[in-house]
Amino acid sequence: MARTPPARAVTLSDVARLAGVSVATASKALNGRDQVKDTTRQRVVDAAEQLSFSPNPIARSLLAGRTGTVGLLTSDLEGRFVIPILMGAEDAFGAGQVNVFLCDARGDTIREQYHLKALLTRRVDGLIVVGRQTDPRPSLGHDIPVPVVYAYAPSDDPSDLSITPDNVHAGRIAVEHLVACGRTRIAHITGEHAYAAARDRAEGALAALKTAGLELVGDVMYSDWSERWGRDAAAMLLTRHPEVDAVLCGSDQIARGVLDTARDLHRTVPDDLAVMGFDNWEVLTTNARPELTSIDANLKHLGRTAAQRVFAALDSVELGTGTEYVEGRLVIRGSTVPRR
Amino acid sequence: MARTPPARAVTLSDVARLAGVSVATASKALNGRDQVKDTTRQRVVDAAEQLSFSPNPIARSLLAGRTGTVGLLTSDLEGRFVIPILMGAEDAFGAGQVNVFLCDARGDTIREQYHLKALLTRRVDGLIVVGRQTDPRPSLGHDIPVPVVYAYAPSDDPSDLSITPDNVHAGRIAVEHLVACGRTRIAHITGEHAYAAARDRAEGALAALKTAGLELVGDVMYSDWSERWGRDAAAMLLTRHPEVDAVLCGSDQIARGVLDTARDLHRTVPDDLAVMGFDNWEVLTTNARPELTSIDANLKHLGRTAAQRVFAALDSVELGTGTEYVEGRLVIRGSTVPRR
DNA sequence: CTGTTAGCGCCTTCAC
DNA sequence: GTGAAGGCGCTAACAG
Repeated sequence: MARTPPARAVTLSDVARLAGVSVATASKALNGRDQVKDTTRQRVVDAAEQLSFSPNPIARSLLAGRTGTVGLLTSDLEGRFVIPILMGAEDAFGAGQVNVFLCDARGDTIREQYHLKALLTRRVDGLIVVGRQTDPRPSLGHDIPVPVVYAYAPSDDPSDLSITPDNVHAGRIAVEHLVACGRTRIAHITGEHAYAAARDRAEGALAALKTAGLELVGDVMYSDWSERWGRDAAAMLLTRHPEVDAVLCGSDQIARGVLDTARDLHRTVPDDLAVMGFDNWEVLTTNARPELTSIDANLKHLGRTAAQRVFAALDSVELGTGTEYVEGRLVIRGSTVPRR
Repeated sequence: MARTPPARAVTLSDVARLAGVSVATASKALNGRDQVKDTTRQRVVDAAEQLSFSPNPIARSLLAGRTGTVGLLTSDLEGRFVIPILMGAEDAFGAGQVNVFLCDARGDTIREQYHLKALLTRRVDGLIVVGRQTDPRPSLGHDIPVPVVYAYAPSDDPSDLSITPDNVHAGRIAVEHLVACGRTRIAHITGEHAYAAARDRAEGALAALKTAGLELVGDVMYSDWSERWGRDAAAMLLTRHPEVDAVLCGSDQIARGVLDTARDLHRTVPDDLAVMGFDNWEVLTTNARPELTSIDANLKHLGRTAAQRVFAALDSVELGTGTEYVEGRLVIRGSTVPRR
């Protein structure tokens, strides 16, 4: 806090002058090149310290052709799935001296192209494309001169690298948990059939039921991802199939709706009826009555993984291809297991 | 899709060569300098088109000292207030050829300093600092060589420029709405007293009540921002003050809790009891029974405004000082006005 | 009007 | 070991 920094940014030649050497020597000294006498190096380092010099990355990248930046191209910042992924990625890159350009295409292909072009013009070293659904999305193609990783929404081109949640696995461990709790008459209320997430979770759930020698009560009930649908569907279900002892819900929102209806119909949760959701959206799960068991998709981890793949590819490690699946984890709360 | 782009990025000299002119002339032609013959300019433009040339912003900013980037320094990406602000800012900048570096300090001062330094090293042209509460936060100080705007959380230094929601106004229009609905026995259940947002909204609410010649039923009930508190507080309130005909809640979450308890106690909303919240968090408001009236803080607009201030300051317009307040707007739904 | 020269800040040969 | 020179891609100032 002693001195106010100079208006003009301090450059390498300022350091060199103060240390009484040439810029070339100063550069070598600061970059750890081993053709410089130790005492000289120390003089340069001290000078740099004193002027609180930090090399201009602009100049550096002009020469190196690398910018130390990556683009994060999201299709949608509204959705709650993108944010944790973004956090994970930002976190992973931040540790590695890489900074992240954020671009939000707001679900618009035109805007996506526009941002893509802007990012490439800025010479980002890599790209993460984050979608809002787990359904495959159009590939950006292969004439992009930097590594690209697709997160959450996989690319429809298998020669791209994509990282996406393993929803089949998620559905399976959900049912396994309910079965482990002693439930045998399990129903499934979920979101839009148009979403791969809904279909995949249902697939996993049905597979786990089969393994356990059980059958789903009624059909999988698809509609939308809302509390409202949860309420309505539960009313239908509990009227037609009062024997149900567990409802697996396609999202925490749906589960909240089911809990409301269960309460209206005087079914006690979890003793009489177990309820669980997906996504582990804490605002919804921890404030529910009782608190809601859910499957967390580990999205932060997904974002971090995507970042690491890009990061590795920067050091010319070959970027893989195909789709990598991230498994979710079970978070048990009072809606499936009685709490004391 | 005819030709694959060259591995090496095309440079201005490629264009110049193709057009048969010098780089300098090519530069002038493409930048609209008026010392170029029209036919020459056309030749250059055509050549650029043909090679799909886009100038290297790295080189350009090395020369200009401006990078066309700004830093978005958030204290927290978890919170639901930061995201809309971020969207607004990204949107406003995107239109102006400016790209945004996203840095998340995750509530940690050390990390904030680290990111700040990284952003300045990258020579961002401006900075937006987004906080997670409306309480004043420590200023980053004045030895930052670029314009800084504080969004949501204002700076504690009045000579900085801050943009923050007008929560007093929000509290006022909320009560005015309830009064306009014919309510006279209004209570207020809100979040932590430690939050300026809670105190400011209460202040505005009390002022509006006074103007209307009314008094609050009971005291302002402060605790935390959760549904759970909404449920518990409503139970207390409706037992001790059954005459209450409206509950103003400090957040949509609290309001959801109040709605639940009202239902448990067989109070009909809105006929018997009006309920409203703040924040207009759509997942909560539009799925409530009935849908929840709320005050929207216009955070996207806040973000956009912050971006515009920075943007203006880039063109050497003097950055203002002090705190600018953004007013919220009333969003009426079925929890205060009967729907037919 | 157009081309030559110089330089933004840095790093890497290549002489000395 | 060290320094001088050249160049990354671009633009501004000057000559022609």
